[in-house]
Amino acid sequence: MKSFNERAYDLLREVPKGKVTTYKEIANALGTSAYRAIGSAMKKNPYAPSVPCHRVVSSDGGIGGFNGCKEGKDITRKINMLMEEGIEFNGNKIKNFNDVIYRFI
DNA sequence: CGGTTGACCAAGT
DNA sequence: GACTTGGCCAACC
Repeated sequence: MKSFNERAYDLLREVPKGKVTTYKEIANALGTSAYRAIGSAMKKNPYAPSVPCHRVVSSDGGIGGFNGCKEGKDITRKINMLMEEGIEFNGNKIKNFNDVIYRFI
């Protein structure tokens, strides 16, 4: 039986490049509502490059947290990475959020 | 087992 | 648009 966070990582690996998901969607896909626990799991994220934690955003299309995966505390880095994947940003929020969101089919 | 914390969410002010 | 409040659930002490 995998831990809650490992299941979150597993789902996150499913997210294709150029797509993003929300903490809420992940929690919902796991059959729970622990949005916050997802964030905590991402923060721990031992599978750093394998699990694209930068592809997880807030339900508002905003960036949410992201400390830069133990690098710096600059959300612009996360935005920059997502832009490289083809995601359009409008300031600190995703422009075409509804087109890049991935709902764990 | 109770209390605190958290990369959250939704609604109200 | 920014801040506050209440609520949700898992992890940690």
